[in-house]
Amino acid sequence: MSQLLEGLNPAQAEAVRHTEGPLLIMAGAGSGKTRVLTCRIAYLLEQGVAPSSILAITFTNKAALEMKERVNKMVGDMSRQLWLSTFHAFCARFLRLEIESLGMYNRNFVIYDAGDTLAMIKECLKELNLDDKQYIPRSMQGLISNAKNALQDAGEYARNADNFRAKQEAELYELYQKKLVQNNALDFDDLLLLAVRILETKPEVLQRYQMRFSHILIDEYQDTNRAQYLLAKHLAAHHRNLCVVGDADQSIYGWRGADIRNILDFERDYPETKVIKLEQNYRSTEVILEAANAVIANNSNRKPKDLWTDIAGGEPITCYEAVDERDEARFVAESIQKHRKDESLPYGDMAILYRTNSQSRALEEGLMKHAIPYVMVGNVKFYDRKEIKDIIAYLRVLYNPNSSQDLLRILNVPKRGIGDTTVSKLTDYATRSGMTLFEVISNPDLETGVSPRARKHLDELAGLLFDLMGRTPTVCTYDLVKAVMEESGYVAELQKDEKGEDRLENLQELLTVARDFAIGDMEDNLENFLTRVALVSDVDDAELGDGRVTLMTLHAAKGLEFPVAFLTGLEEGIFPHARTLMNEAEVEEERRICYVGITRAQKKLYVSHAMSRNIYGRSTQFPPSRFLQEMPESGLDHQSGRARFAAAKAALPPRPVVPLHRGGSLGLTPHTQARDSEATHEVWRPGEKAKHGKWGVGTVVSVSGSGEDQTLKVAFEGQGIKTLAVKFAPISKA
DNA sequence: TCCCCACACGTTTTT
DNA sequence: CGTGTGGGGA
Repeated sequence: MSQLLEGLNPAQAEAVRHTEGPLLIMAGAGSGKTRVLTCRIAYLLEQGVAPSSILAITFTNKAALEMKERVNKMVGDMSRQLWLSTFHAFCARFLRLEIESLGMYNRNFVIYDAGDTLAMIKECLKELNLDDKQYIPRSMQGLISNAKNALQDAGEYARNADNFRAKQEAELYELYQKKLVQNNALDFDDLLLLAVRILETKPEVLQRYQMRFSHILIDEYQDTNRAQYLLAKHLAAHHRNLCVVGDADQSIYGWRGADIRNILDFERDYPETKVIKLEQNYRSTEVILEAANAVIANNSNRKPKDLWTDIAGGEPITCYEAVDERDEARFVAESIQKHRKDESLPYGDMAILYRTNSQSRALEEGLMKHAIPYVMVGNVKFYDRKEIKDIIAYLRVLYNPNSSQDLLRILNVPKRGIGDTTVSKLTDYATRSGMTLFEVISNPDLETGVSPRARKHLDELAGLLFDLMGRTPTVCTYDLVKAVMEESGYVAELQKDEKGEDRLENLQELLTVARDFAIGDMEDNLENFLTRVALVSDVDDAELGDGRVTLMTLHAAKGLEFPVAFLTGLEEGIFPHARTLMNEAEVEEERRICYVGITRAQKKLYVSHAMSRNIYGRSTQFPPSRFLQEMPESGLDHQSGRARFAAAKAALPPRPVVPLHRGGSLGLTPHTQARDSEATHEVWRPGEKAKHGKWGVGTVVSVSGSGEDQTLKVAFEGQGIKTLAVKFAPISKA
């Protein structure tokens, strides 16, 4: 009898032992899912399955890494031969080996991220003379992404286009795709789409992989889209040992093409499926679980499931009615301090969750006022920073000179006298001749019409690139990245600029990433580095906990747990979000997001709503969220900020409430007020010190406007001059 | 090439 | 209110 099964509950043990045939594990929040998956992999290995025959897919790199580590602890180095990665990383690996069978790409393709492809879409719109007001680039990006996730190529999109607009969109899609191919580049969706296409059109490839992977595991199955669904289906078709794990109640990425039916209909796809439900929750108290169960029970399109726990009772859920978002933030901050003082709870054990990023501002200010250390996850992305993208662009050109998109980006970065005129001459020539941009710039004899001066600069650039390319196969990634930064003149340019400090630091950080990469289990070469950089987000290596309170959106919180969690902004129009209120299916997804939020809390949950909230500079009233009403009253402890507000208000002279003419565009017509609750404005003079909630103390440089509309220009040390409206900005005299 | 202003817009985003 | 963008001017 395997030791692996010790300590597992009967359902978990069964899920581990059931190794043959399709298996659906319906794993509720906190039911020990990761443990089951890792034990299952270890068990398979123990049963003699070769590690290279096991394919395990997760949705995040973080989950993949965690699972790798845990399996490694159980079985040792054998784990290194497992195919354990995200869908996208698996596809990238697969495509490096198999993409040339399509005859359209070579194996050294590069992967473009959302920013890269958005830029490309804008170019396409220009070339097609399409108005970017009517064909909004972001929407077009979403449209193409959705089409790809549904496995629709440009041709099929065109065939389905039955109106003018759809035909224009089809043309855009076609041009966009053409450009990707020319650049020998794939977008995220292509990784999945092309992998599926190869499996569907190359029987010999399909057979090889079908035979190879005898056991396939897929985590977070509720979030798979059509392409991912097909990928799993094709790969598993021979052995049929497909084990999927998921929780339909935690499906919150419907808007990204995730199809909840993939999990709901699994038994129909595989009639011999064994279904195992993991319903015992090891994370939260009974009070918290009852609230979660009660809320999710309001969704009609779901299979009934009830999480239970043997952690009876627990702290009641505190429901706070805040006056406004600042009051809410103050309440959260004070509660955090209380936990810290009374129970010596570390800051890292507490998290503040919200529906939309814009809510974070007030919360941050509240934390700062109380000197509470915090981390915000997923706001500014490391790999989205200009300087990082620039260096990556260099690296991608070295790896794949066909990537004109990248070459274009670095042509004059750092500035080297290659202006717009030169660039358009070069691209025109490339288009006319059918040559790649790289071929054009690296061939001085072509009649491109660029000035001799520019030509000289181009020769230097081409020389640099050839030189670096020559070294690429022999140097380690760290040295290559460093060489790019320095020899391109990039670092020198930043050093000249006194505002270049932060950027230089970020480049240093990129070097650290390159150095750490060499230590990892992938071979240290440019190909692997670029693939990794393209597919890894910085949420993955964000140090959570670590003595700081965590602030994040509910989406980012999925899969995490905290002893104490604050669920903020529970208002109709915020959460559920106003944009979903017209559509019952979308409200159900909001409810699942709420379910995810509630189940993050282990010991104590706070929920809060604000009676009034400043949105887009206007005070707006939203009623409490329906989700609050759906929580059982018996588990709630109500508190309110009204009393405090009334006391503050009594000190001020009364004034009438003046409704605005302009109605709400937010779906439920919130009532807006013209006046802020604090109408007494201080008189500011240049030279005075001002204290700001976010930027600290600064000096007033200039004052303009009068009364309510007075604005200040304030210089904050190290942060530049900010323009602030006295009426709204969180400032006071210091 | 940069800077300033007017104007529009404003969910979530594992890869 | 904030941010991003595009036009116009220096």
